[in-house]
Amino acid sequence: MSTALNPQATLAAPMDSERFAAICRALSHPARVRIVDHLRTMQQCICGQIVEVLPLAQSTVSQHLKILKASGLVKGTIEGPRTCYCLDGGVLAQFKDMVKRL
Amino acid sequence: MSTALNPQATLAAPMDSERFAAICRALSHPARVRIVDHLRTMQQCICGQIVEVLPLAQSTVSQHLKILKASGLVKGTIEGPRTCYCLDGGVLAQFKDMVKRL
DNA sequence: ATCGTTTATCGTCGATCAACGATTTGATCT
DNA sequence: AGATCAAATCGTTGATCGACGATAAACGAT
Repeated sequence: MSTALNPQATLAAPMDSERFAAICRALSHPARVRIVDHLRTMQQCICGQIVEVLPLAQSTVSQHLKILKASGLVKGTIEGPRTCYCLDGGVLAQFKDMVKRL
Repeated sequence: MSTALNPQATLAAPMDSERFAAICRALSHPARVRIVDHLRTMQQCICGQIVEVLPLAQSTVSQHLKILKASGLVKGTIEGPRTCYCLDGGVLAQFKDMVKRL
């Protein structure tokens, strides 16, 4: 089997259903989708800005951010008293790639 | 609207986070991802064939199929005593499109 | 009409989720 | 040190999920 000749069937690692499902799970809540969307258009932002935009308590938003961070889609860097969140382009690209294969 | 000229920015409907999340939710379980994957490679198949492939009880697989059907990703047509399942290309395409925009 | 096959539904149970208010942690600024 | 602000964590509550066995429903075949 010439693996090189049939990119379609080969490299394409038999999609890790666990990982894919985990990312989908992170995106399985409207609030989290909106957060990702917001992060995409804003480039980056802090928790408080998201709280302003969503009809949810600060603690709830923080929870959602934690879930997104755990999935790898979002990463947060501490900046003084606040945390700056942004999308992880690499993980997002991975996800898009997996979806393409669906 | 020159949607063709600027696909990047397309106001293209401010992605319905509810709908997108709903589809992600359907894909948020490894078993369901595997079912979709199986359906993709098999083109179509019946519940029993999926049960053979997954380490789950028939009732559980049926439940997962019901969830996938509810999301629109999968459609099932009754064929005598059995039901033939297959992916809904349209919904799948919609989903891929939404992901592209992420 | 009864049997066998295939799928859907029911009922249950433990586990996880979503949301909130309250509290704690961490860092900056007086 | 003390005050202040942002963010994370805790603890609780009701709701939903995931899995299963058991049962029902639908259909074709004998």
